[in-house]
Amino acid sequence: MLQDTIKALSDPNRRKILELLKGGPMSAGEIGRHFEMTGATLSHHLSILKKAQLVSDEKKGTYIYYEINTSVMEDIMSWIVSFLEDKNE
Amino acid sequence: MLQDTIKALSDPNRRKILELLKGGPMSAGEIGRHFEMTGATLSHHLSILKKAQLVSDEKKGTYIYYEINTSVMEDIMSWIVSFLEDKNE
DNA sequence: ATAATGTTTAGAAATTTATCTAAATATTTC
DNA sequence: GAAATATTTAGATAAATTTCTAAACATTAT
Repeated sequence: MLQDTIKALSDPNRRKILELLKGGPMSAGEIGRHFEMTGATLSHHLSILKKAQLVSDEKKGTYIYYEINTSVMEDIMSWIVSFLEDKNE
Repeated sequence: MLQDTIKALSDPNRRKILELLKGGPMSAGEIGRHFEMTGATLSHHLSILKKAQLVSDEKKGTYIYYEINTSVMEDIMSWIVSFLEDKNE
């Protein structure tokens, strides 16, 4: 849902997570090293990103790797484009 | 600032306001007729949209007309495009 | 100048969100 | 299977946001 996506993107820490993941998949722990917050808080942010389908996760042994999923961003793009196009139609 | 823009867009009522304004400028009162919320609450939302430069306002006599300003949305576009492009570079 | 209408501001209450600590779960290694 | 490591869940607190009522401000018309 668009609401979930935009809500997920509205937090600076979550956007920073996505920026990190642009470089490729990372485990929760690796991501955590770039932040001050506790693992529990990070996990919470990751779950929001996951619910918004902005990231996917894959378990590999002890680690869980997170990967960015840009396809959902295209929905926001479309929504924004509709403003740039439709205005005053 | 990107943060202001995304934050402003993260509320469904504010997005609905922008959808309304796509059709052309409207006064605060006209906008309010499309919502349940009080005028005070609407005014609050409008001020957030204004701070984010997503709308501009123009006083005409007793009324204040609000107009959508799509140029800021292009900043979000660029931000999103940077994900679609840079990934795994 | 007073009344009527449109909008905003101030301050408080209600809701949501971010964050923490502590405990729980899962996997690997010894 | 116990210890060590990685991550999540539960429950609590703190901070931010949405919303309201009441009052204030501004403009027009009487």
